[in-house]
Amino acid sequence: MARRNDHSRDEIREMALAAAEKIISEQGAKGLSARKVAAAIGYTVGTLYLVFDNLDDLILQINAHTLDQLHDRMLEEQARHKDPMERLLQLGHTYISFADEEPHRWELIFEHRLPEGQQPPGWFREKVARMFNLVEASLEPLAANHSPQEIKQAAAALWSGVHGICILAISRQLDVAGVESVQDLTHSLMSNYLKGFITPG
Amino acid sequence: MARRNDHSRDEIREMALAAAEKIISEQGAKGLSARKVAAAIGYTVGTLYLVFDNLDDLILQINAHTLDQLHDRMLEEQARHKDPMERLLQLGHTYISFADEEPHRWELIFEHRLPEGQQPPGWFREKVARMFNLVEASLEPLAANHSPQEIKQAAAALWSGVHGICILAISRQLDVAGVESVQDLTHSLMSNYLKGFITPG
DNA sequence: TAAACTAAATGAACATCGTTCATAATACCA
DNA sequence: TGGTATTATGAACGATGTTCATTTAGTTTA
Repeated sequence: MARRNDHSRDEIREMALAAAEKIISEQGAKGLSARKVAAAIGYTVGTLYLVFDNLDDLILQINAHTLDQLHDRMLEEQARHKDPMERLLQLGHTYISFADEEPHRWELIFEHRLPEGQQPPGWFREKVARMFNLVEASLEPLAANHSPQEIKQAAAALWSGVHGICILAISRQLDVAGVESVQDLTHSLMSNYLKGFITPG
Repeated sequence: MARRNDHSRDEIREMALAAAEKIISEQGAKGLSARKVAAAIGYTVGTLYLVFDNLDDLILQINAHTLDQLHDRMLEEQARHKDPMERLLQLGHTYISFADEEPHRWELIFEHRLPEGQQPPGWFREKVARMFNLVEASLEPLAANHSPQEIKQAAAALWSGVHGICILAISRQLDVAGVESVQDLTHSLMSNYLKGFITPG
């Protein structure tokens, strides 16, 4: 069987991405294989390589999609709050919630390593930057007395902090620290940092 | 060739761990394979399985060794400072420095995932807990007005934060945030959080 | 010393992996 | 209807983790 013309290249691409995301969600990165994805969409391995450069490329595109979803969700939640401080805290909670709901897909974004020396493409880095800018923009109205440079650093610190909580929570390493509520911990991190950052002196 | 008696089981174990650590340091987790380790110590694959349950077991023992080294280094640096605040900040910087010097081995500790449902053994979790306790103990003299529970949470927040900076720095994702000095960022995170945490009201 | 026993190390075997590409099969066009 | 262009295949390659019957050599016994 060849030359079926059942689906366009783009359709196959979408089907493969959807199937791969399902596998990742359910079994994690280790469960993914080219043959499994191919079987799930009713094609063979070779076909996948007509649509993706290789598995790294496939994973990069899954990650792009996940980043888009996370960003959309953050925007939605942002619209729900007017108070600047609440908006910022909400960003952290949304980040945590998303990671909690989709641990495998969220992990894949930061776990996946390209071959030695290879960098993620520009469009991918922009998606990460776009998310970071959301934090920066939310922080601005709270830190009128700080320089743009200081605000950038504070935003980076906040993002890093929340990110670290996510990682340790997912790998269940916060258990040993006696943490019972990840959301409480996130709130503590952000509010105390902001208190210290905003308070003069 | 069989029954050489060149080395004891323990010697083979140590040789294999050393060889595996070298591979990890140089090529990262992806570069590791049972056959490579075996070849490096002059034995064959089968022999490795007389000494380790499987590759997960090997990696777990590498991680244990890395955690020991990190803990030792933290203790050393702790002894260098008397001022409580300086001691705490030093812990963060040591954590970052170690991750910077041994990125692949440091990453492996938190990247490595056991098969679905399987937990790391107790002795491993204790090594993580021991490191966390160092943070908690250093924080205590600075937070006399807080409950033990609050101190525990603050220690978890600080550790998570520094950990997040490490991860994002290693995966070069802080570049998009315009961070030029990781150590400065760490200092900002810790000192501002502590300021907010300690300051009454 | 020779034979028997025991422990150590091997390496072929199996299933799976990512990736490639000559080949086959179909759709399209003249 | 015949020829051409495109699409999908699946066998093949080298590498992976893991197992285990077999071989080898040290140790003990007769």
